[in-house]
Amino acid sequence: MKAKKEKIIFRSDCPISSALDLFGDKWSLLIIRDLVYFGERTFKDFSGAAEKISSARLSDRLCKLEVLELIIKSNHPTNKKVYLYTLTPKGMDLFPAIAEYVKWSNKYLNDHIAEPAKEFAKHLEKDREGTLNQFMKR
Amino acid sequence: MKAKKEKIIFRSDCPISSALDLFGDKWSLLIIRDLVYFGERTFKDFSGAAEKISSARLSDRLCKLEVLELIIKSNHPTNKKVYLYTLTPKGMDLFPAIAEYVKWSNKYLNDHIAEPAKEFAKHLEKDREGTLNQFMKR
DNA sequence: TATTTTTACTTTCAATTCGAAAGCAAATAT
DNA sequence: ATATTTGCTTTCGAATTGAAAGTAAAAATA
Repeated sequence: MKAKKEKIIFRSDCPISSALDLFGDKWSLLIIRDLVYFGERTFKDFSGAAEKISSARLSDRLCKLEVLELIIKSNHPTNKKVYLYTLTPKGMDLFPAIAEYVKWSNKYLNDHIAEPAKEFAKHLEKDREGTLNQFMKR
Repeated sequence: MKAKKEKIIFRSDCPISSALDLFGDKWSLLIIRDLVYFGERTFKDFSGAAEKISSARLSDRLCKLEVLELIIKSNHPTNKKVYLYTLTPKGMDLFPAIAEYVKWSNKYLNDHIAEPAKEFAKHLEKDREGTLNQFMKR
């Protein structure tokens, strides 16, 4: 509830700094990542990710991303206390940027990266357009 | 000097979270941005950017980026107290990710973005490969 | 040559942000 | 009817940040 009240202050009219002002923290893109990969997630699902975000931080980031209209929060069809988070097209459009991070890390952090991610990076290198479209169209 | 001692802790073996662990703050990519655009910069040059980074933060980030081998610090050819910062290929390879931020912001933050950046975004939309190569080859 | 200015930082410190842990209310499962 | 699960919120000490002032050495100026 606290996150909703804040307003974002842009440091300049640069598109890069402005993007960073919106989601240039250590967690936002990881939430987007999970949603790109899994389609929809619950609070508990996000909490279960390997990076171990704290519940306070997760709650805060979900609020912010919802206010930014990068994600949508909706009710679970049968369980009243579970919420489902999904991406908006605006949120999904961050995927190309995320994919570039994958490519960069695969090239320079290769021995530290999980095997499935390396596979994904290979697909991206071979056919960027096709690989992106495969996810984007969902 | 302080930044050099720290070692980076990766939260997971995910390429995206790992990239964010390295340069997922509000300033690092802006330093890279300036270097992509201008080729080389001095401490004072960076300080002059619109986002007004504090000197303590700038000093810290330059150290970190140098340790990560994303940038190189070298002497000015004639002025002994000025240093020149330039990109390594590893640093330059972050440009595609930055370019995706430009595209995203141009699409969703358009009325807030500076005119020259909009032009650049148009070029990227029309011919991504060519536009990237134009900068990368320098 | 002496003095002033410039540059690249470092230091200090108050404020913001953070993570870890505990707490909580409502819904669900038992 | 009771226990558990879920999605948060609260608390609090620690880490990070920005703003401002300070510094030392080199360079420009007088």
